[in-house]
Amino acid sequence: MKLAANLQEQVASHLRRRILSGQLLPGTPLREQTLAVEFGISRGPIRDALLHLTKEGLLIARPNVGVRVANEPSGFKRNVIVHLRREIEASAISAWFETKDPALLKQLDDNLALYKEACGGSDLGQVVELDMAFHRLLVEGADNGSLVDLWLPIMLRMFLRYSRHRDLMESYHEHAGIVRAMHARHEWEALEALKLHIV
Amino acid sequence: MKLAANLQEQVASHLRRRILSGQLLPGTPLREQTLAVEFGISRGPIRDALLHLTKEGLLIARPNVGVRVANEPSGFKRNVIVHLRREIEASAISAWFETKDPALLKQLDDNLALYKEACGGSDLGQVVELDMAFHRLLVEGADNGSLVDLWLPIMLRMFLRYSRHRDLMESYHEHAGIVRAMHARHEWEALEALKLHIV
DNA sequence: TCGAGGAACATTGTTGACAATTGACAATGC
DNA sequence: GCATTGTCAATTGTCAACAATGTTCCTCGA
Repeated sequence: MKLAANLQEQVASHLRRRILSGQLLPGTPLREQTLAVEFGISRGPIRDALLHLTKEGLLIARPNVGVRVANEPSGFKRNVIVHLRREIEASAISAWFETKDPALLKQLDDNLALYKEACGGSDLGQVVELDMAFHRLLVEGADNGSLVDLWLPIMLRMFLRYSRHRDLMESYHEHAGIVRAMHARHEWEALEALKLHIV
Repeated sequence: MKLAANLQEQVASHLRRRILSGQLLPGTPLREQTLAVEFGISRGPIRDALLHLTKEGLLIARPNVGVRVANEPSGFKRNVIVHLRREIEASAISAWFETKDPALLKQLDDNLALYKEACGGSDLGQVVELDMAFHRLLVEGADNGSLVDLWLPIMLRMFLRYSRHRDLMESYHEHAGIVRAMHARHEWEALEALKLHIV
């Protein structure tokens, strides 16, 4: 996985995974002191991590009261999010077709293999992780990865309802379809597959 | 202005204004200890504020090294940002045309008056503040303001180059054009004016 | 001259203690 | 009975000291 040097990142990664995999349901409050004991560290890095996740949209904070896991976005908001993700990821794919760097294809192929396996298994956290990694690879490929920080909070908000509304194997085939179109150098087909995949 | 109860927010607001108004140029490093002395408080709230602004895209952080004011987005990234802002704000305006709540028009009119005045003056910080407030009103009007947290970081990244590339009075007239179309209940015209305004 | 090592410094990361705020509930007055 | 006020526990906000890390610059040897 990722080896974060500082505690703040470790805590944030851990909590992020627990939220996205559905282990922490919307509305669940997170107490700084409780988490500090749980992780065996002080409240400082916990605070930083919670602030991090709040800005990513996974938590909502009320001053002097605390944070809790954010609710799924409303239908209206989710619809906007879908369009934003499409815009970002489509731009990234179009940018890739300018260079057609084979390194990215290699990474996507590797991810696909792992993803297929994970979708068959039972570790939902792993599935989420790989799904996210797939799209992250796409976004990172464009313009030196400058879009990632823009894309991540949008992506995360959408994944708040990941666990409960997904046919995993179908999702895998959609990923595979995108990569196939990229291999075949069919830009329009790749963009169309992406658009149909993000809903 | 806004009266934040906690120091963290006060510091964040203050620094945000200084960055957006161009007093703090891209690349400028911000030291926790220096700011703590400057504000007369300890490093704790400063840390929180810097983390805040980092997640908003105004600062970039390197672990164990510190933060500095972010650079303007690349041409490629800026183009994506433009499309994202259009998507969000257009959605918000379309949502308003479902209800046509006159309260929003009143607020926009008030903002326009202040904005016109500020564009004539010399306080660039004030101009930025009011320009941002205008668009924030639009976004807040839709779906109980659920889009604001999505919109803000996108907006802020775009405003990193605000000070150096704007004809203020023209900007005012564009705002006025949008509001005029809303008063006249011409949705298409409002959306078109918005699209032309966000570039 | 140039690069490797390393000491000194500046800066961020972490910690535990204390202060301020909140929300719930009991006591009070009408 | 009902609103108001006081009190208390839980929680976040703030602080100052200490630890760990990164940077700078100097020395030393080839």
